[in-house]
Amino acid sequence: MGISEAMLNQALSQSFFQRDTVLVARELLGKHLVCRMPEHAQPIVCKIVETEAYTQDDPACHAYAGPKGRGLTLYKQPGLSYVYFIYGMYHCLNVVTEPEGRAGAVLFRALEPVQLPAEVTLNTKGPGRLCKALGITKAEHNEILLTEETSPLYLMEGEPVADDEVITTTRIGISLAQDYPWRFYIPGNPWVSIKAKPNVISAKSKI
DNA sequence: GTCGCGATTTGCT
DNA sequence: GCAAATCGCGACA
Repeated sequence: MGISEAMLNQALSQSFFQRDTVLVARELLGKHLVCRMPEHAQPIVCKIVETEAYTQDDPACHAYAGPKGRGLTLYKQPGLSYVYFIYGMYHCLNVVTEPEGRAGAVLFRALEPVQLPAEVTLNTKGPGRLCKALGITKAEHNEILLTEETSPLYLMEGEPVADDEVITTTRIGISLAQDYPWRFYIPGNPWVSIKAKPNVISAKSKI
């Protein structure tokens, strides 16, 4: 089962992102990320299997200090990408949420490749690895609209994920606001990053 | 399997 | 100057 052209031409609208950040993070699970890479004729399609939410009032959020510096991007229009460079070697991909003027973002932590060119393999398990695999950089992919099919990177509908099929835990790799239950993932999916032992807040799924 | 550590740049103090 | 929304590797169990 491939991804049809009709599906590829239906990017998620700005209104999807112009909502509560935690809700958007949860609802992005199962959605598809489309990536047009210069070296491949066919677009690469990946399913989102793990996300984290970051909000304006969240000490761990880059926008916590206010609309200045790199956090300024998070106050801009919903649906915009936010790519930052970390640990001297990795990029992380986010999408801006909430109405313009209020900050919020969802970090993409893991993807499952669902449509790849032949003989291509990607390691999209982890926020740094997925950016490396898809060639996402701050220079080329920061502050681009993920709501436009013409973008090198955009979001579209995917496979619905029921509320009771989602695991909620604390976030990975941060020292501030460690107790916020704002990480979401699809249980049992082999592409979910494991690392550390997050505090599982809810796991209604029948594994 | 888990644990600890170092790499290497950016941006804010 | 230093901590960071990470990862790969080697040691050990």
